[in-house]
Amino acid sequence: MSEVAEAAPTSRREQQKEARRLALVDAALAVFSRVGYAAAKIDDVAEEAGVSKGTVYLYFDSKEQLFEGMVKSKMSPMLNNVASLAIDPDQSATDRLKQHLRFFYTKVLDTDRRQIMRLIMSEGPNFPHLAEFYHANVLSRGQAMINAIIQQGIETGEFRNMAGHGLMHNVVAGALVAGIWKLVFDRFQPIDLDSYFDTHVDLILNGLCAAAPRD
Amino acid sequence: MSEVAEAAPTSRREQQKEARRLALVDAALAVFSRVGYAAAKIDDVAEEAGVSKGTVYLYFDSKEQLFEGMVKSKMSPMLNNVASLAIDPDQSATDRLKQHLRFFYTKVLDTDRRQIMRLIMSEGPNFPHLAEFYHANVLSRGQAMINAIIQQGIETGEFRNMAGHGLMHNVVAGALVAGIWKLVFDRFQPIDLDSYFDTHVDLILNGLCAAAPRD
DNA sequence: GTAGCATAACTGACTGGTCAGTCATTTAAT
DNA sequence: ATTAAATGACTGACCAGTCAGTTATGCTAC
Repeated sequence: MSEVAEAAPTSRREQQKEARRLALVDAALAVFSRVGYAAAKIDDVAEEAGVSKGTVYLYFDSKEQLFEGMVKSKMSPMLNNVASLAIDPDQSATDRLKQHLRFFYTKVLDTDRRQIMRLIMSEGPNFPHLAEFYHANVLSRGQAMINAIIQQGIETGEFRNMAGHGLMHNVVAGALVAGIWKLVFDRFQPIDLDSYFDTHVDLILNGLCAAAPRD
Repeated sequence: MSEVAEAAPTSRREQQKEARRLALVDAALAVFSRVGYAAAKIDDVAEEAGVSKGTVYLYFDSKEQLFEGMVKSKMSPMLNNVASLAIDPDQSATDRLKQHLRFFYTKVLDTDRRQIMRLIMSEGPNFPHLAEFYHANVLSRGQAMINAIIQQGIETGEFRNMAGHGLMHNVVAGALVAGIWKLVFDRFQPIDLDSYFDTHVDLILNGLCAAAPRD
């Protein structure tokens, strides 16, 4: 009845279980990315992970929980990385913004994680749980960081004071579009992320910057 | 043997056929938008259009062709509208850019058509035909127009000469993100398209404009 | 008009294949 | 020897696509 045993918290068995869980998560990402949630077959996930279908159900209760569990597993390392960016408070807002955007390009857009981004966009409306979770844990944090940088820039005089709605969205929009483009249209018209990044930063920083006499 | 008859090109019958085809296309958009391609049931499309399942197959050979036909049908009025924008060549590049972006916000983002945009992003990788068609017929035209405006702006001295890769994508990115946001996260954090549009235009025009002394 | 006929449009029960989820049995670890 | 992990054949629900049968439309002759 009582949960006495398990003196060793990381026995060989538990290590293997964890490894298998990760393998399943990787396989799930691969399969769901390839064909989307509805068309993905549990058998395919199992095969990709090198196990049988029954095993999948030892680790996840249902297809839906496999999907949600996969997204959450794949998100958590990103969250830790993001947190590590908040150091070094005495650099300019300009540099901090550049740094954050570069982080996003290299750690999300140029990785498997951009698939997560697309899956959230594709399947989000059918998985309100997940969309909400993603919004609460990823987007709102990212927004807070970008908004803080913009605020800092306004206070230091680097940026002009744009009170408007949706500024933060517009600042990062170029990056999201790059990610989507890579996944959907790159085969017809490829883009180079590095130089795209330069354009993005140039355009946005110039757009934000104070003392730009227009007209 | 010969195809002599059909003197009246728009008989009552043909009109009704066309009306039914449109009803099916509307129903298909509604159902595919709601649940995505794979999870959509032909029976649901039929019910939404007020016909039986068999009838759907009198108008479209397969689910896939229904989907592609729907996307193409829904795109064509937009293409005509876009073409109508190319008039009035002696306004400033700034005004033309504003006008084009406003067009996109009001005629695409704030309409059913944004669903098409999302479906292309979600299902595009599984329908290479469709993604290519969309790229060739919608995106490349849109790009050409925006690029022409930017070029004009550079020549007139309104905009600085940003040679970088992906400038056009970055200019319109804010609008795409607004559309995606509305469809996926608006319920958790709503955005107001009008003031979002103002911010977008302000940021981008300032970013493009010449004589902005940064650093 | 309208009766009769030909053809087009539509219907929905049915089929065959697919796949999420189960569980009795087998295999591996301790 | 005992317990945990893994298997894969099986089931039941679901659904794209079919087709024999039904209904509506238009046409011709009267």
